[in-house]
Amino acid sequence: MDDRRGPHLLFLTDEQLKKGIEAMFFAYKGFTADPDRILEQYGYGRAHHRAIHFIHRSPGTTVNNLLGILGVTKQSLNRVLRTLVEDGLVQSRVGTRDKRERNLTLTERGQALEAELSDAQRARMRAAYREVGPEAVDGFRKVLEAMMDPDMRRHFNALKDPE
Amino acid sequence: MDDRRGPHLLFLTDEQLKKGIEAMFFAYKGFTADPDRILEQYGYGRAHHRAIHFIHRSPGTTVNNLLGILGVTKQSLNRVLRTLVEDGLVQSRVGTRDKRERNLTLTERGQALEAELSDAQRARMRAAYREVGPEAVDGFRKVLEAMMDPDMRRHFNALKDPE
DNA sequence: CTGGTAAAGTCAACAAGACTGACGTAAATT
DNA sequence: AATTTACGTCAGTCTTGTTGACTTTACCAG
Repeated sequence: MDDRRGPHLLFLTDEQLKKGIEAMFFAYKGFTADPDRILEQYGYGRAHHRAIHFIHRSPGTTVNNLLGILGVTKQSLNRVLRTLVEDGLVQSRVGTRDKRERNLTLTERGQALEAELSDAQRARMRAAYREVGPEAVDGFRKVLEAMMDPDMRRHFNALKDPE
Repeated sequence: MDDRRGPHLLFLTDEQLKKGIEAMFFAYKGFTADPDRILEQYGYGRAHHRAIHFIHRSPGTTVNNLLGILGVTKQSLNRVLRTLVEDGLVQSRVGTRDKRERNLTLTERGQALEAELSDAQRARMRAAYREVGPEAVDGFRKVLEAMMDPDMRRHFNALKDPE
């Protein structure tokens, strides 16, 4: 890591930015690898995982909210949601305040699958975190948040914080 | 699996791991957003971007090597590669050492598109890096690398390092 | 030099998961 | 009462991944 332009810009060379881009690509593959293997056994895909994850994180959420978080069309989400409801992993109840809305929650079976997927994914994260230490983890989270689009960051921050 | 086991493991609570998972999801959306917009104008997709990126990074690389990096089937890669060659963005020449191999390089037009995509993606990375500072960036890279599958880390490390 | 292996390309069929556009229903809002 | 919103659905398309089978060409080892 030598630098000819002064210590402040050390980390901003194009080459280093490209390595960051590649790291993101390879890491995301690893990030999804474990859940993907589990999902395959149930005949589900990543789209199901995402729905399950965010319903778990925001129990009682509406379809519209989920659409905003996931950034897909309602037709796309509906296909996934329908199979999850049919298979008894997600419950869709008419909204209490607003009867046009549907409040989505995981059933027991849904929670079981969520736990299985989450355990696997967290295990990899935990291992990575252990390997690199807490300061690295802090930096990791900071960069990721800075990379988000503003409206995605809004959704991210709206999710329940640790503690 | 809740962690109240002392200050060293504070960063390993399930809730914090989940926030990390979500950060990864939202950040990856941002990460691909800018290139996706550009690619759309050319009638290409993310698969084309990946091929272009890694051919640029390893000029003269073989199809097999690219298959290893991308982790897809040759039929899947071939479809993408074929259109790129037909469109005159990629050149495929018979290998010199081994004539069974094809050495892939970007044409001038290919390099132009690569630059356009890379500029956009680097701009976002650079902005994020600026925002959070060099120590955070270092942590970011460390965590990403620790999250990769071993064989992907092998490919990652085989890529030319920034000085 | 011959038989086996390897690299690449191709055809065909299929599936997940995204998209658009159009339409319907029920409930809330104006 | 009219309009908008939330949700659901039908139908069709596209990208990108998959399997499986087959060919051509080239390298390599016996």
